[in-house]
Amino acid sequence: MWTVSTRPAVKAARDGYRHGDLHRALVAVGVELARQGGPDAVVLREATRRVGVVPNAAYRHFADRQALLHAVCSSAIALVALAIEAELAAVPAGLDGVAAARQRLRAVGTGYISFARREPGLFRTAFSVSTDLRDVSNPDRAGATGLTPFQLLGAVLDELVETGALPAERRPNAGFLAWSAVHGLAVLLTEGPLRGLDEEQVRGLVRRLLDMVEQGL
Amino acid sequence: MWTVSTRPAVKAARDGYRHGDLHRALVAVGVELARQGGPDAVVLREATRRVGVVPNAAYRHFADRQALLHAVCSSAIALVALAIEAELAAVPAGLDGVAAARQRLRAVGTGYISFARREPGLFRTAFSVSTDLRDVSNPDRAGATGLTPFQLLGAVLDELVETGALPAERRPNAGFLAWSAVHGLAVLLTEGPLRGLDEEQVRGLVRRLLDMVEQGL
DNA sequence: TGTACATCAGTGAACGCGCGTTCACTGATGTAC
DNA sequence: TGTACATCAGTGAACGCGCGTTCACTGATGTAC
Repeated sequence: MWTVSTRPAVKAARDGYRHGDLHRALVAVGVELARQGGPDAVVLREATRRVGVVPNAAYRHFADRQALLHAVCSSAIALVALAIEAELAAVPAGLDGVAAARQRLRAVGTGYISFARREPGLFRTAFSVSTDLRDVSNPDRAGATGLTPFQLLGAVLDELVETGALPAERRPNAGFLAWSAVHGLAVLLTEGPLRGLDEEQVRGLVRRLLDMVEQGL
Repeated sequence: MWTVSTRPAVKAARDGYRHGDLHRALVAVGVELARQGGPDAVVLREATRRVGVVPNAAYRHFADRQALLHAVCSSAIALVALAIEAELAAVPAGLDGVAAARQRLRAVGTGYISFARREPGLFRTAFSVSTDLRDVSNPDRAGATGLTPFQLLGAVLDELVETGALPAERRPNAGFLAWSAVHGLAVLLTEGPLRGLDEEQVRGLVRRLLDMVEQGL
C-alpha cells in the first residue's frame, strides 16, 4: 500500500512500471489491427507501440509473432461465435420444432455471413492460421455459450435430426457441407467478385444459398 | 548477324544483353514462387533474381510489385480453367443429355477442388487479388477453350437448363451458389480443418457436396 | 508487522535482413535515309 | 546495301524502411522469515 501511495498518479494513469495484463492488452490491440488490415497487419512492433510498451516486452508473453497472431485468430473466431449466437437469439420463439430448427440453421448461416461482411479483416484473420480438426472445439474460440462456431452449427444440425427434419444418416459431415457453402459465399461476397453487391442483392443470394443447403442436405 | 557471331556463346546461353521476353519470364517465375509459397512469396526481387536480371529491370514491364502479382493471379486462374477443362474432357461420351450435363457439372466441381488440393499455393494466389464482376470474363484468366472457370461453370449450367434438368427461373445466380459451395469446401480442405483427410474421405465429401448442389439448385 | 531477497515483467540499445523503389547510366536493336 | 541515329531494355549503385528478434539491464512486486 505504501508503494501505491508513493506513485499514485503514474499508477492510476498506466500502472507505471508494470503493465498489469500485457498479454490480454496485446491480443486486444492485435484484434484491432486485424480488424483494420487483416492478418498481415498484426505486426508485433505496432501492437507493442499501441499498448505503450517497448517492442521486446511482447516476448515475455508470446514466443514470437506467430504466437500472437494465433491468439488473435482465436479471438476472431470467438467473435464469429458471438455473431452467430446473436442471430440465434433473434429467432422468434413459438415456432414448432421443425420450423424452429430450420430457422436456427439459417440463423447460423446469416450470422456467419453478416460477420464476414461487417468485419472482413477479422474474417480473413480467422482463416489465416491453418487449423485442424481439434481446433474446432478449442474453448478459446467459443462465444458466450461456450460453443465454437462449428459447435453451434452442430447443435442446430442435431436439432434438425431430433425433430425429424434431417434423416439421421445424413447427419455425419453435414456440418462441413453447410459450412462449405456458407463460407464460400462469405468469401465471394467479401473478397471475390460479389464484393460490389448491395444489401438487397446479398440478402437474396444468402436466402437462395440457405435454401440450397436446406434442400440439399 | 555480325553481332550474333561475335558473342555466340552468351547469346545462345541467355541472349546476352537483352532478355527477349522478360515480361513473360517474370510472370512464369512468379507463378513458380506462388506455387511454392502462395501470394506473399511473389517477391519482385526474388523473381528477377531467378530470371537472372537486376531487380529494377522488372519496372520496364510492371508498374510495381502489385502489377506483377496481378498478372500471376490471372495465370493461376487460367490454370484453374485448364484443370476444369481436363476434368470435363474426361466425362464419358454417350450419355443422354440430362445425365451428361449433370456429369459435366460435377466435373467442373471436381476439377476446381482437385486443383486446389494439388496446387494450394496457386489456389490461394488466385484469390489473393480482389476481383470484381468484370474479371470473371477476363481472357487472361481463360483456359484452352477461351473460357474462364466461371464461364465454364456457366456453360454447363446452361446445358442443364437446355436439357430441362434445371428450371430456367433457377438459372440466374446459380453459378455463384455452386461456386460458393465448391469454393468453400476447397478452402476447408486446403487451409481449414479438413486438411488432414485422406483421399478416400475427400472423395466422399466432394461427392456429397456435389449432391447437395445438384439437389439444392 | 517489518525486513531481506528472489523473481520476473518491462527497458534500452542494437542487430541484420530483405524488401520495394529511384536514379543516372549504357549499349544493343531496329529504322530512316 | 551501308551508315547515322533514336529508342528503350537492361545495368549498377544506392536509398530508406520497418520488421522480428537478441542481449544485458533494472527495478517493482510479492514471499519467506
